[in-house]
Amino acid sequence: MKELPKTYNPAEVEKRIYDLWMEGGYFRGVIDPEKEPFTIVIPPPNVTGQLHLGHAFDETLQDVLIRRKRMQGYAALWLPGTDHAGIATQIKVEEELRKEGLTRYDLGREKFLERVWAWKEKYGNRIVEQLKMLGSSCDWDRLRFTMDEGCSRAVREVFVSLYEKGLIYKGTRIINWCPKCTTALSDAEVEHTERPGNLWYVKYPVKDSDEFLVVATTRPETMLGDTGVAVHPDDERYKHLIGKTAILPLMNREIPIIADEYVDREFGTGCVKMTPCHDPNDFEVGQRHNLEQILVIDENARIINGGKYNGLDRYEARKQIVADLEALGLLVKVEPHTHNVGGCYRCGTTVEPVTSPQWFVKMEPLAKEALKAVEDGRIRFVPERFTKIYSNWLTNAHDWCISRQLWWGHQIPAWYCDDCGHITVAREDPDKCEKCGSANIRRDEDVLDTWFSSALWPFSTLGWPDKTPELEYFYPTSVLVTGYDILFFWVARMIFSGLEHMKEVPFRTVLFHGLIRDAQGRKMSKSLGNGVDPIEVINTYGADALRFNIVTGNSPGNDMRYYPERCEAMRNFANKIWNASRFVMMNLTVEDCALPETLELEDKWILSKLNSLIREVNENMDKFELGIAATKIYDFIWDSYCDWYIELAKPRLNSGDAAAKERTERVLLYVLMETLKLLHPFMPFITEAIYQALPHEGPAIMVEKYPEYSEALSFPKEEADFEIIMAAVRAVRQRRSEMNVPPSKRPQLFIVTDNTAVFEAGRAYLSKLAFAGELTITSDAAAVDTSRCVTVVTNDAKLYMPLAELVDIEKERARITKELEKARANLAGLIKKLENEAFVSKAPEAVVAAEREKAEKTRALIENLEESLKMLS
RNA sequence: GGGAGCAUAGCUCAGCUGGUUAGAGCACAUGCCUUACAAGCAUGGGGUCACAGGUUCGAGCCCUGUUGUUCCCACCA
Repeated sequence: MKELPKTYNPAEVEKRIYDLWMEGGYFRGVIDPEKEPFTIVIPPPNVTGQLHLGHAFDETLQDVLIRRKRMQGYAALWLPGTDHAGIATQIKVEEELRKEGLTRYDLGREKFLERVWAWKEKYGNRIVEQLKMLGSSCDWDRLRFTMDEGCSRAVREVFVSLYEKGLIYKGTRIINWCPKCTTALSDAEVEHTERPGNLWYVKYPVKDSDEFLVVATTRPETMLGDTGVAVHPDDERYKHLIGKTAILPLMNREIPIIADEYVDREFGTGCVKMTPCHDPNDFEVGQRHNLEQILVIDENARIINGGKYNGLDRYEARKQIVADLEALGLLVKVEPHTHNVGGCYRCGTTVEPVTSPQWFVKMEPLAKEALKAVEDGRIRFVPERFTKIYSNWLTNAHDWCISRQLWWGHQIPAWYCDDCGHITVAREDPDKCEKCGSANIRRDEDVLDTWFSSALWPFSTLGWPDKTPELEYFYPTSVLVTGYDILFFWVARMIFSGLEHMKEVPFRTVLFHGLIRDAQGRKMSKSLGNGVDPIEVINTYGADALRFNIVTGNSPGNDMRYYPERCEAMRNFANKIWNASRFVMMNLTVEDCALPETLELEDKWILSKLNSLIREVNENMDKFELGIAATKIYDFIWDSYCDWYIELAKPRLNSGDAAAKERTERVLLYVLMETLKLLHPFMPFITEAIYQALPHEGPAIMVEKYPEYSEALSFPKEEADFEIIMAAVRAVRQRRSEMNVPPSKRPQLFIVTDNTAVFEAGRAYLSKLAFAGELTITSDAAAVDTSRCVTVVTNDAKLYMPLAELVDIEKERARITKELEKARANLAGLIKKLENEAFVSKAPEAVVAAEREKAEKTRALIENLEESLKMLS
């Protein structure tokens, strides 16, 4: 027997246990034709990142799923990796450079990239080590990185093949530009926030006329790039001006007055200034009407092509332009106006819509397939409501801008010919133009959107574009677990990428979880300083407590708040298990986990409860209801096993009957062992630590067989019988508590019941748990002198305790009368229900039967109460 | 402008296909160091399931509307 410390110390256990798993090689996903594969690819955390609670959420759910499947005999593979996180990483390294007074341009591309790789080597492992502290059972031998050789090859292949199919093209379009990160962004990378602003009304004179057009604008500085004014074709106010020319103030440029249906007559003045280079709508209108394009804001958000305003920052220019217009008497009025402003999702800087030559993925054909896969159920979203959000987004998605003006990332495999202008896109680096053969070619400087490589993650990590055995066996993956916040960024793009390149969905099910917020419900963020470091939580409460906290107390897809108190409660739960196990070990003489041949009533009760638990947990987990499953295990361990079964075991262990003691040990051990296995996916460390200290056959609990429901261990009759004893115990305790009788006082207990057999079977427990002295069980009420007794009544028995000094007969009578009234009212309700023809004929049989049984029990209770009342008088 | 989520005990949340008297943790009250655990045990108090209608034998759950709240999407300048 091993001596365990009195409280569970996770810090001491976790490292040792994780090493044990690693040494055993249990995390390895091994191809086995005899087994069914179960695959999860990790949502790759940023290499530069540190573990936060969001990751902890993600990884815990995945670990729970994969550990259970592994135990169930699947060839389980959880494939880990990290993401190069283009902008985020580049910003970090640039910040570091800035401290040295340098910019990336000082270093040049090559040196800068060396620097980023060095950074990656230094910090990239940190997050991996943190994942291990959580207990993640990833196959670390297969650790991947979105910029490793294989993934890069996949990216190259995808780019070239999409280009060849015409699904990638280069074009000059309006894109979102971040002036701080100096790169283009995709639509998904822009976060819109509503901000107060103004609507400025500006007079544009009509050429050769005294008339004016008044335009309304939220961004006056863009007028420098105006190349037209648009009105609605049917707008009577302006019909006569269509085709004429306006004079653009400040720039004194002649611009056409055009008619386009896009204009809303109700908004503003019904006249819209057209800035094709800095507004997506104007761009489109401009294309229809062949308007000139003048770029007036540069990559740093300074004015160009704007005369005297050149070089000014966009907001400074706005101020001056408004002032100048006012001075010229061209500013009609200013109205407050709230509108949506787009910000860069990395740095928050207000993005500038600008026309720019960029690379795009043509979305329509890809989106069509991706929509179908979810609509026809080849991919299932949990919870289902995300299906709608997904469909909505994909249906309206514009082409995906994939080029980024960064250095850290996959450089675009396109070469421009200086001689003929042809673009060569190739799998191998070319040395000449594929069209004219000129050697005067330059590679595109830009890199791809980070999400372009993550989109390939489910197959690039398995070896694609090679036809590897891994790809063959483990693809499609089984479940993808991720936060709903990256549905568009990642999930949708993986789906269309998988369908396009693998001709098969990347995963069968997507399990979405919510965000973890702080105790006030706010998003955790650096600027608020309200972030919680999971590593600190692990150090304080243990990884198992954190995991259990995360899995319980929330439902799929919903956000949850983080409370240290909850972790504490879960730490207490771990301690409870620890101590229950200590108790079992202290009494243990047997060396295997086999059940005894003879089972007592209470043994059958706990085994039957366990069996139901196993069935329910498996059902819940199959439906991804992890929180419900975990809560049920919690309740079973704490209530059924600890508070009842262990207490019941004590008298048997101490009875002096060696055979009885051994039988008890066996049931204690068996139930504990099965429960630990059930719990293992949720609390891997403590369950493994205890397993290793108990008699066991396998090398580790993590490779034990996950419990399954067994008909042979279902004892509904005994379960119900034992509940009768429990009800009696509870009733006695309740009465004693009401009367403040200390546990040391052990009065006689008389039990009058028709069910003497059951009570006889529970004799020992009634004494112990109901603090009874001498115990008399009889079916003959007359045999008991109840005159000076406290009365306790249950459905199945009347119990009497001679506590004369505490008894006030009048009070007793009043109390029982009250109980009686309550029971009668109850019964009346039930009878009414049962006499309702509609209920009896329409409700399911089982429900009606349950109501009947309940009525029977209430009748019995009433009878018992009435008899007790009679005996008191 | 469109869409979604949430509203249940003092607090944070569960409540799976509608079926007893709606649960848990924390907090609270009372009594216990009962030889696994005071990070514990026993017992208890505490809920108009946001509001108003409807469907149903039966509604916290389904439908309609209202209010409050959070979020997502969207090119009205």
